Amino acid sequence: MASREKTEQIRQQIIKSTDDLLYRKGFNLMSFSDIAEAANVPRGNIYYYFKTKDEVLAAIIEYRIEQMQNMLNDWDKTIKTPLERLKRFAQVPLKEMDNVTQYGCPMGTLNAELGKTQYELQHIARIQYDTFLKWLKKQFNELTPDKNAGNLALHLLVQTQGLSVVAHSYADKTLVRREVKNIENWLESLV
Amino acid sequence: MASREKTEQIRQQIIKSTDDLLYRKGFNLMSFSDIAEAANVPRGNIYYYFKTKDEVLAAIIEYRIEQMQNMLNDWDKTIKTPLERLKRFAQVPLKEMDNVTQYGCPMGTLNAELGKTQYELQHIARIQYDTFLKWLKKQFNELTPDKNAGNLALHLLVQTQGLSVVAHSYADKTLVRREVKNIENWLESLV
DNA sequence: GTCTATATGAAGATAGAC
DNA sequence: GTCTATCTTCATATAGAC
Repeated sequence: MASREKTEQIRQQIIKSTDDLLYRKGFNLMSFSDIAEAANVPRGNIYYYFKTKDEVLAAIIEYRIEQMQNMLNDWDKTIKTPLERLKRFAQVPLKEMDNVTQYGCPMGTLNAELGKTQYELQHIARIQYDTFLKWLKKQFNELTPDKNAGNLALHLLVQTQGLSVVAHSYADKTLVRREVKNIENWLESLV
Repeated sequence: MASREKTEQIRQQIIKSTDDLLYRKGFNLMSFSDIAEAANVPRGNIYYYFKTKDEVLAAIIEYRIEQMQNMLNDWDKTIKTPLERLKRFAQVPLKEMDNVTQYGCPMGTLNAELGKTQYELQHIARIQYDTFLKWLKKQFNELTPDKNAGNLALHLLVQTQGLSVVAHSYADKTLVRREVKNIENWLESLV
């Protein structure tokens, strides 16, 4: 039982360090050697914890969604109005500016990569979007009950994804600031 | 001389068929075997026309930009007002809906893929954006000379890239229609 | 110029010693 | 459970016959 705990602990360690690796290299360029090195675990050992690379991805997505849920719960608790909560979401690219300009959006780049030929994996990666969209929809419903909250949520996602792609392509931090400000103005205009 | 022409002809044939392949598979999953098969040229022969995969990419980008320039010149000639020209640009994802929902935006997905670790290649791929942005800026300058045309051009690019990413992730054609309409409304509101 | 055969390396994955 | 050695496959790339 103690050993099962240890197994789970190492598994979590692999997931955590590989999460960042996946973000920085993308799925197809991320090798098992990379994973082993990042997690500081002997190469062959990874296969004891994950049978395939696909399983590693699934575990990372699960981990990411858990983190996201914690963050969203925290926002629900600490941020009082739906408008401020939506603004907080829009500010993610701003707070993650260095990463976004260097590696793009972790969700968007992964979905774009997997969406071309690796459909099953993309469907797993997409759950990250689902999680945000569900929460955004709830916020928009509170903000403007008469408008279509689902479409507003998607539109907000479109904006953040678009700015991430272009900011990443040009490593342009000014663009992030300008576009986030623009989103905030749009959100305020809805009330 | 006739043989040099023939060489150039086959080279063009490889570029043209590989252009589509690059779009559908992405750069890193596109192999020389794929290229040879798509171009209907024996596998080893590709190396006679292109020394490396990077060279193939550079040639495809050059080809794409040539095509883009022709298209933009055509729009300049046949579409009379800057507003209509800008709308025409915004409608590209609409006219390419099947492709966009299945493979994403050809420019955006390539930049996102290469931007993580393949900087030099991404700088080449980015020229596609540059070409559009230059043209868009000109149109915005005509449309609203008092506003910052460069920022408006980038904002329009952000919108189209964002809708492409999300539409691709969800294979959602309704989203394309709705977001393109939204962009058109925004463009009209500028005048 | 055209094509086949092959070199070389790295990937994902497995077998089996400890 | 841990780790090494290795299998297999497929990638880029090249050598050299025709």
